[in-house]
Amino acid sequence: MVKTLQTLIETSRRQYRTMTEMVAATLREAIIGGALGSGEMIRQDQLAAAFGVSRMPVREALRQLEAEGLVEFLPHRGAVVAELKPDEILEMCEIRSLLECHALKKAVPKLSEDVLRRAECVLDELDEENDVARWGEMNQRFHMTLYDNLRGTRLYDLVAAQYQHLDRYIRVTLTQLDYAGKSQAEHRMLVAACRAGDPDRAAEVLRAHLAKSAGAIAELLAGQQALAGAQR
Amino acid sequence: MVKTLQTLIETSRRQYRTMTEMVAATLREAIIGGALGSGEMIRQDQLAAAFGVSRMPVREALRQLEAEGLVEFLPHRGAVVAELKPDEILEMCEIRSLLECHALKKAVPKLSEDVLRRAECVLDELDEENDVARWGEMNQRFHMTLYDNLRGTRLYDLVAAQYQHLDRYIRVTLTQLDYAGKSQAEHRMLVAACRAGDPDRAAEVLRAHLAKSAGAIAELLAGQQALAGAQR
DNA sequence: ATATTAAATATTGGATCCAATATCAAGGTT
DNA sequence: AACCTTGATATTGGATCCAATATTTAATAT
Repeated sequence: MVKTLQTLIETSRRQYRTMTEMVAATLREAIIGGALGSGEMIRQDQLAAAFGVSRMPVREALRQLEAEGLVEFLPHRGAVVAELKPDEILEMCEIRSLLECHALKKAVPKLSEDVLRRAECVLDELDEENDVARWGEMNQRFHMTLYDNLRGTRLYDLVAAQYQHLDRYIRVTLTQLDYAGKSQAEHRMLVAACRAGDPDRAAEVLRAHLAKSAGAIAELLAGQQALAGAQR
Repeated sequence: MVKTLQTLIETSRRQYRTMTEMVAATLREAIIGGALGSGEMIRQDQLAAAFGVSRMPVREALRQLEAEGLVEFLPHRGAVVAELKPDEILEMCEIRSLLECHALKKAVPKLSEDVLRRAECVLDELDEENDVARWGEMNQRFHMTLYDNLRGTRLYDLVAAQYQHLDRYIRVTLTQLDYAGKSQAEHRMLVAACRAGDPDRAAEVLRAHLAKSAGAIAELLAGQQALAGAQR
């Protein structure tokens, strides 16, 4: 059947309709996933060679990531992966809490049993997951599942954006902190609160959960800073 | 003195260190200011000619604006100024309220008399201002002045970003609605509440103010939609 | 006459090329 | 010996050129 090949090409084309899109998506993943570390210099032609394209799609992609706050341009010097100061990380936790609690309050009344079960499914997978890199991704998927009703809204996108920015730090945190186990209990509680159907109570559980998570991150950052100070 | 020329060059260079930056800033202003209307097609070479540069800086700038959500790329067809649906506008009002109330609560305890006076100064200017286009800009400046302490934080940037997105719609609203006069009274109340130093009360005043503003916008949008429906 | 297909045109996406600038190094001068 | 200046090198910013694709128009067939 000719259609299969055609379909395959179409789908792979639709995935990334243009090189710029492809490069942007890949770089975004690379930065969030930690393949490109904070403050790391980005050499355009090097990346272009790696992707097998010219520097142009790379440049356009980098401009997008700049607007997203993931990279920073130093004119005539190059682009670097944006560095977040500890203060900013904690601030983002705060913003995240604000946005997500609001999102949850809006989502809870519309939550279907189907979505709740899907969220629990993710939690079950999380229980089995040992790879730290994947844990962050699935943690995000769990939380975003609860906001599934809001898909397509600005709020949903904003929450997702905050997640992406925080994720690479959360990931690092998780490698050092044994936070995964503890947070699972809170996740279960969160689902229970959602199922109960009380938006305010659910939001409160979420707030507590995120506060605890932020506290863990703060603790880790303080430790890192003390370490950095000692090295000087 | 050679320094003066040097300084002049430096400053004009620092303003826009690169063509891309210049084009991006100008286009951003153009879209927010309404010079480029919603849904309007953007022709790259046409813009390039207008700026007196090649298409390249334009392309890079457009990519940035795409990431900022101000324009949308249709592959191989071109870029259009992003269109906001009425739902999205109202949603952004909601998000704006959420973020700004939070910001205000954080800012109030740190508010100095100096900042308050500066805010009142802006209000005085607003009283005199009759040009609708400038009114939106100054309205923004008034509100942002109250968050001046937060300058440099993610929250501040986020609030500012929401403002920009909403501004072009607010501007349109103001031309039809006689909202300016009424909102000034609320602005004065807001400053008073801030001076009183009670974060929660100030936030409540702000919430009411923004809710009223959102209501006015909603009303206008409903009218427009009814009109559009009648034309069909 | 209308619909479908094919070709022409216009516009974007991507590659290559050139210019501007920043960094680094070396040499000279104080 | 240290600092400043000048030049060499590498890398980005910008321009031009070519290819890919979408739209539109015209022509042909039903």
